[in-house]
Order: sequence, then structure tokens, then C-alpha cells
Amino acid sequence: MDFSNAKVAHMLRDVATAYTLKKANNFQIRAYENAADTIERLTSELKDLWQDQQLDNVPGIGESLKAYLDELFRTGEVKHWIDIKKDIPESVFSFLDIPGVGPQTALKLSSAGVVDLVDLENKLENRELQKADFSQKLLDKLKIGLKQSQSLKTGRMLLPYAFIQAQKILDYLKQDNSVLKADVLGSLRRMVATVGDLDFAISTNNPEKVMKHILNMPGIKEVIEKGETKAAIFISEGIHVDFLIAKPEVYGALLQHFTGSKSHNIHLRSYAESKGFSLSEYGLLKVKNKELINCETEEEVYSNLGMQTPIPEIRENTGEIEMAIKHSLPTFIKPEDIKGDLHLHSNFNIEPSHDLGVSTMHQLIEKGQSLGYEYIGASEHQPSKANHSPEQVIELINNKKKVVEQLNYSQKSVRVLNLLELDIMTDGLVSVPEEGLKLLDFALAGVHSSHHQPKEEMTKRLIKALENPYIKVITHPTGRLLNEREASDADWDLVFKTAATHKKALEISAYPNRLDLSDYLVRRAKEYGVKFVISTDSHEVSQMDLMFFGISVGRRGWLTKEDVVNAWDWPKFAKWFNLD
DNA sequence: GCCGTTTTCGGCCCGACTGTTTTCAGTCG
Repeated sequence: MDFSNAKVAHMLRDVATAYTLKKANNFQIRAYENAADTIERLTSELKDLWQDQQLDNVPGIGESLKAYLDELFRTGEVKHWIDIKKDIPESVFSFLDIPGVGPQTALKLSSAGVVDLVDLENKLENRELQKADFSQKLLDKLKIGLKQSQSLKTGRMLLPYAFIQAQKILDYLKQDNSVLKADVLGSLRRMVATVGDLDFAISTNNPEKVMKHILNMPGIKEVIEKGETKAAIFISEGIHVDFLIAKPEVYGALLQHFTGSKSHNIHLRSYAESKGFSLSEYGLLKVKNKELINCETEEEVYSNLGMQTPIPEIRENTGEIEMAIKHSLPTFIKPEDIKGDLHLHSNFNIEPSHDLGVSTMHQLIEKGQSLGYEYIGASEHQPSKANHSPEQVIELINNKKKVVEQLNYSQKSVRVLNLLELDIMTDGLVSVPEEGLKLLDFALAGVHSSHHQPKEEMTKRLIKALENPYIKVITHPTGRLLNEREASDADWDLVFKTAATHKKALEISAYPNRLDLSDYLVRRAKEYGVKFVISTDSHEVSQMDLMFFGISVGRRGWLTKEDVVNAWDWPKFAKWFNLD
């Protein structure tokens, strides 16, 4: 039986709903929801953790849930969960996917005879629910929610897309001179790979005027709610946008609160409580004398608690609070640290197996120079295996080598490395003959086909590639395409161990729909001592600006400059790669 | 149902907005 994390999380949420409708203990309900939250965010499969007897290490899963999960994975069902859900119609659970619909509304719909989402859509359309005890406002809300839940299925926004949308809104907000500060919040500020909706914090002494300004924003499709300090809208792109307004003296508390993550905040509040404070979006309240400590900046929130301020990217309650309390957070990698981009596809026609770039090597050099790089890698896809004899492959590589040498001779601003991105074939071998590989400074290699081999085969395939002395970097290691293709299945711990042993780097691809390795796997790989290359996989010069998003993955994976080889100056970099 | 610098029992983050509520429940973040 196949139990993905998403599926298990969904089951737990359904149980929570059932408990809610049965008016069970609120904390028991929350325990189920917390466990679902945690499981949804895991990057390892829960079932694998269960098999390896690692469930004790999953926060939010205690003795009871561990036993239920054990039953689930062994028998395919949990009797207790079935019992709890027994007398609640199945349709109730399907309505919960609609934003704005919780257990009570779902139950009400079901009681009114609505059997599923399609039926709901029809009944809304035909005004059949008017007769039942539904207010027009609720019906309108259902219509909007239903539409949104359908668009949600097409996926969350990719981080760079969300970033650009947010920038436009920030620019608009700042046109009002009553807006003192404006920042993004939530998963976008934490730089999560995909973003659900856009949240903004605004600092002002004139909330009323700012609220008017917000509601006058061009492109608003629908105002969902508006209060004194909060507004929620849909913009024409179908994106849900929240605005939160605060006075300057409490802006830091607001920023902290809505940056999240939820689990970071819950943990932080418990810690605040142990220090005699109650923490909210309005600041820290000294519980003893009810004195409110205003926090104009986010740093004040944390420093009043005697902690360092963790960068937003790591606020996931995965140890950052403990380290901030001990003042032992490391200095994370920054965009300015990057000294080069190793994964660039120029338009040099090497007759590649996959797509060629569109920019000239010269353009890549100029762009590299403008970014302050010391070196760049020309790493086109290898010449296609099908259309060339081994001799032709070698000749093509040699031709490119000469071009690169000429460039390095004629300009000294940015050193160009002569690289290629090889295809790792299904057996882990590469098709370029050794004589060709010898002509390179080194090779990058990645999986570009058969992404969903069985776990053992994929593991062997990657390990074989890591053992190849010419391959120094594995590109986009899991092969995931956000909203499109799941990551490959492999024994990542073994892959990471092998990479560290053979002194090979793993790529963090900054490409918008890859961001691969993922933040979670980056952190796990780091524990084995793996080094990383953060690169853009650019096929056109402007894409070299996307490096920023790769850095954010590194930061979310707790990387410092020391972990990232292309953050090293040339001598250190060259030594690690055994270059001259 | 989870969890522990105090606590293996007794806590569990905190508040805004909507609806039709005249004091609160539902939903969300």
C-alpha cells in the first residue's frame, strides 16, 4: 500500500475534523493537526522513517500516533481512526479543501444534501442552496472558495514569480507617503521554494489612509475582507494577498509574528512564556506587571528574549531557536559571497544532447564581470551520443576547448572554465569517451532521463557517477520539477556519504522550478560534510541573476560560505578542484 | 495527543475578521 506523506497528513487532518465535530478535546485535535503539519513538511518519506524506526525523532508524533502509524503501515488502516470517522459522511472531508470552509460549514453542507465538490458547484450554480439555511454571504464565500480551490490544484507560485509579483505590490504601497515601511511576510520572506499567497506588513501612523490606498490598488479583483488593521484581496492573477498594518512602534513584532513559520512562533512563544513574557504581534507583554514592551524592529523582539535574531530563512523550528538562545547561530552564505557560476549553457554549438544556450560566451563573461565573479563555467550539454561517433564527440569538445583558451588569453576579467554537463545514463555511466573528458577542466553530470527508476537503481546510478573521477559536480540531484515532477527516489544518506567520501560537490540549482537540492536535503547533506555548488543553469545571460534564489536554498539549508565551493576565491577553489 | 532548564501531570500561542452574534462561534494565519 502506498502512503505518501501528503496522504498520511490528509488522513490525520480528517481525524482532526472528526474529533472537532465530536467536540473532542481541543488540544487533542491540535495534536493531530500539528502532526499533519510536520509530516507534510518532511522531505523523507514517513514510511521510510517508520521502517528505520525513526518515528521517535519526528516532532509531534508521540506514543499514541506512533502506534497508529505502525498499524497503518502494517495493515493499511487504523481501526481507531475508522471508528472516529464512522458516522460522518465522506463528503464532509472533501469540502475542507475549500478555503474558508472548516468542519462546521462542511458538516452543514453535507446535512443539506450536497454530496461532493461537483455537486456543490452545480447546486451553487442552480441556486438550490438558497432554500436551505444558507445566507447569501456564505454562498458567495463558497463560490469564491470553490473557484480558488480549483486554481490551487494548478500549484503554488514558484518563488521567483511570487517575488516579482510582491515587488510590484511593494512599489505601489510605497507610493503612499503615509507608508513608512513595507515588507513581505510569510513563506515568501522565508524564501520557501513555492509560495501560496502573498502577505505584506506595513508600518504607518495613519492606518486609515493606508487602508484606503490598499483598496485603491489597480488590479484588485475582489476584496475578501477589510478591517482596521487587516485586508485580504484577490488580485487579477488569481493570487490571494493579505495586508497587515501596524504602528511603527510595534512594527517589529508584527513582522516577527507573520514571518512565521507557525511552528517557529509557537516554540518562540513558549520560550517567551518561560521568561515571563507573553508574545503577540503587538510586542512582548511582561506577564507580571502587564507592561508592554514595544518592538519597532524584529531584532528587538528577539533581543528582549536574550536571543540572536535568526534569519527568516531558517525559522522552521528545526533547532534555530535553541542556537539563537545560545548565541551560536553561524554566519550564513550571502549573495555577495558568490565568486562564480559554474553551470552556464552558452550558444557554442557543441551539437548537444539537450537544449543549447542562446547567449555567447562573451555575453556570459560580461555578465559575470558585472556580477563581480572571478570565474564562470561554460558547461553546455555534452554532444549527443546518438548523432556522433566517439571521435566526433572528442573533436567537438576539442573545438570548444580552443575557443575557451582563446577567450582566457584575450581577456583576463573573468576566468572561463572548460566544462560540460554530462548525462548520467541509467547504469550510472557516461557516454563521452575518456579522451574527451580529459580535455575538460572537469565535468558536471546530471540525470536527464529515467527519473523514476526504483530506489536501489537510482542510488546505484548516482553513486556510480560520483565515483567517476572526471565528474566533480552532480547537477540538480533529485531531478524534481516543482508543480510538475516529483524528486527521484534514492537513498540520499548513502548518496551524500559517497559524495563526501569522494570529495564531490552537489549542485543547488537556482533554476526557478528546480531549486534542487531542496533546502531540507541540503541540510542533511551538510551533516555528512558534503560541499555544494550553487549555480543558475542559465541558458540566457539574464538568468544569471537568479543566483539569489539558489542562495536562499543554501541559507534555508544552513550553509555558510565554507560549505559552498563557488563562494571561494580562485586559489582555494582551484585547489579543491585540482586545477592549475 | 504531545511534551518537559518548572511539570511524567497539567499545561498546550494569540489575535483579527466575518457573520447576524447583541457576547459568540467559525475560520484563518
